Amino acid sequence: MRKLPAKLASQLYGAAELIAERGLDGTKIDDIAEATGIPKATIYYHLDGKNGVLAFLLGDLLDLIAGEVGVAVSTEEDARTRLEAAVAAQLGVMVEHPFLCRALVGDLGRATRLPDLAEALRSAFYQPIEKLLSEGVADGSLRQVADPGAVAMSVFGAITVAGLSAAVEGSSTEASADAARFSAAICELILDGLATRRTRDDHESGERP
Amino acid sequence: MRKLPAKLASQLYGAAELIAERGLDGTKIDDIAEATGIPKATIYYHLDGKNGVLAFLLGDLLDLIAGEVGVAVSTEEDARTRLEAAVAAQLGVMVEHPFLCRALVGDLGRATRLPDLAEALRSAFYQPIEKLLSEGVADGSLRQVADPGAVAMSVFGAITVAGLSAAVEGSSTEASADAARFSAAICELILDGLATRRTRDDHESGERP
Amino acid sequence: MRKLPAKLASQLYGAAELIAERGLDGTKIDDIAEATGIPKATIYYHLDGKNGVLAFLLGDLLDLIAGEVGVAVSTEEDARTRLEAAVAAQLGVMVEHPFLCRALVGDLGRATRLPDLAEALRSAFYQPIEKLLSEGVADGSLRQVADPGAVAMSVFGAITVAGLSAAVEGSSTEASADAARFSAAICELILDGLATRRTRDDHESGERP
Amino acid sequence: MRKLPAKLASQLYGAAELIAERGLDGTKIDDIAEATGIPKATIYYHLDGKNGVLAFLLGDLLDLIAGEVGVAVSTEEDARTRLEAAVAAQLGVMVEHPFLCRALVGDLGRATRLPDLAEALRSAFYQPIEKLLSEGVADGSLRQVADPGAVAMSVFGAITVAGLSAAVEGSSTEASADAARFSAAICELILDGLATRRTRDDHESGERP
DNA sequence: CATGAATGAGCATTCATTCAT
DNA sequence: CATGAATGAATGCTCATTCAT
Repeated sequence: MRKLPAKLASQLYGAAELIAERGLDGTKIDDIAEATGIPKATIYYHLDGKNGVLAFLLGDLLDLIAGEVGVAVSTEEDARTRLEAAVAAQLGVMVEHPFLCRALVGDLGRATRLPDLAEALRSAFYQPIEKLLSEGVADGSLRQVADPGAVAMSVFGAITVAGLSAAVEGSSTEASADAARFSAAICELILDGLATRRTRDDHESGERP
Repeated sequence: MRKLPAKLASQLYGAAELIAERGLDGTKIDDIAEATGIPKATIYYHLDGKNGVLAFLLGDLLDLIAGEVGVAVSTEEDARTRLEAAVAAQLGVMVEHPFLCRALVGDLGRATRLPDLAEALRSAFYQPIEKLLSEGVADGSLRQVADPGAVAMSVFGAITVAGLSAAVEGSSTEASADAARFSAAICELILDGLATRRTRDDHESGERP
Repeated sequence: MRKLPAKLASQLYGAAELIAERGLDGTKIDDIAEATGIPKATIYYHLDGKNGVLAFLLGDLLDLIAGEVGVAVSTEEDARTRLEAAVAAQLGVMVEHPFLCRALVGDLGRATRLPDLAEALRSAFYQPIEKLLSEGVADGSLRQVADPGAVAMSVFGAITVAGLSAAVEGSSTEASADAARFSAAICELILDGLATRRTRDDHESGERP
Repeated sequence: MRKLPAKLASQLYGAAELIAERGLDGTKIDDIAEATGIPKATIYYHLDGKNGVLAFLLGDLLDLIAGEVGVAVSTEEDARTRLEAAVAAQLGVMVEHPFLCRALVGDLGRATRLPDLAEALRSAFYQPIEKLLSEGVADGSLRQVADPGAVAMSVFGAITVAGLSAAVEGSSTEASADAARFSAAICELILDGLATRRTRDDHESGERP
């Protein structure tokens, strides 16, 4: 379980698609070995078994997301703007690594059972959002909501599922465009909502002019 | 693959928790047999192997959701109101069948690979939302958005992930209260958005000089 | 294990081809049920399991052979002539029931392990030949050989293998012609031998003048 | 399906008796593993399942026979003499490997269904004989017969069945003596025939008035 | 360090057979 | 009598993992 050589690491990504398609349980170590060109025993030498492969791949992805999102979140802007940036960042990474994302979600059940991963997952995806929501309330850029936890979870869901969908269907050539489009759609949803404005304020009276 | 007797069907639900906790791959047929009291060979006589068990359980759940949501969506109200009802309906079912839901999501990757299920999933979860969004635009109760498909996917994500979270954590004794709380939070999010109203209006004008 | 109705018996022959092709072990009771149209449980009601099916089919074949050969052997002719008749009789039955024959031989190993069958086999195929050989010596129509047992076994082999080959390849439309041709060939071989006559007499002295 | 190490190969022969006695279907992989001392999984690592074991064992036997017969057939003698040598060679191998032979014949049906084996069987057993018969006609040492194919098949049957019988019953201590005795008996049969000479000559003229 | 070879432990699936109706 | 339904018992095969070189 030492730090694996860069070359192997890069080869290992060849397994992501396999795992995305078949799930980790449906992917045999032999398959991974064949797909990556790394001899089975060598994988064992460097990584801790099959779970190790998943952990490596996902750990990497999570680091990436955590990093990008972390940057997006650490600016001086107000929370709302940073939330937009965070959404864009997360989607950007997901769209750029579609196989890893699908592997992550496909084996989310298992991932949840790997303790380290569960925590990393939480801190990469969920916590930044939760934090932004509360900061937004503080700096006045976001509304106070009745149940912040539930809302944060929903926002997380909106981003993740949309990102996943983009990852599954997205043409790899237009990754960044896809990400931008989805990002805009999500921000529109979670910031402005779907209700027609006046109607919402006074459901009976009428639209804005 | 005949229609299994009601008694067996009910026994089979005893396997949902198992699958939810360990995933389908982590659940041995023997475990299922033991947990349900149905002899292994009898499971095979009625269902098509392990996948068959999952397919049966989830098929059932999806039918349930499709039904409840279908009812919620078929009223005479405006689309926005029906959307609220649909959210509540979906969350209601999810919270009431936490194990099935977790099993569904935990093995979502695999479920996706079972063709029938993939379609049922789509039509139970995603399509009603998509339809409501466009009907809302038509009846003026919901805003027109730039990318309806992406938004529908996000809404779907918001509901599902929140529902799942509720299903995982929710105390089974307060199921309906949980569902109501989550339902309200999600509706608040997807209808009104998170942006502070004034702030949002000013947002373009006032910020970065 | 009662005497099964004629109708079932005749249906049961539909299984012979199956068994011939796949062997008894390779043939599932369900296959037999499907091929014959007899419900699985009904087979069990009338016959004693899978072995029972084989026993029934082969028992029948063996009776047939024993009968035909018995008739051929019981004439007033000299032993040599009766041997020819026996060969023809055995081949005739084999060629007329190719599937049963192949089933018999294909599962000869197993058949040998069914005690009754082994004896029936021996008395249908081998013993008549052995008897004829010794009678031939007595009535002067056949030569005395050094090792009668070994010779009888060889004759049995010659007939059986040739018959089997005929059964496998033979066009079902020309069954009797095939049988006659093979019968003639075998008789030519076992009666006259292959050696050129003169040459044999004086193998040392020189080839044909 | 790699080339298995000599040690394993030799151990594997320990399975021949098992298979001879019970048939391949009646022999569990575990039995083979226990009898040979080779772990089950190791058998699978080197061979292609149960059929692979049979194929290996029989392939070996057939090579052996093909080799010995090949040598016997390749001398400068006339065809009749070489036929005698071939018979002796084939019987010699069969008697020396009684278990393999019984396994071969017991699972002949199955063997026939393994394509490679079927061909090897044909070329080891049948073809040399067929060839000798035609060469014998050419060099004058064997008679021309009406149906050479049928005769070759019968000769093949005579040798094989007798050999099998010898293999089954033969005391392993007198293997070569047995082989010689059977060999002589078979040659006597197939070369000189069973008909009494004079009688045969008279047969046409004198019999049934 | 890297890896080909070997294997222990596991398990889904099959199928002959039984039995209640 | 006949049979659809149910199941106990058996087993072939897989695969993650180890280890000697």
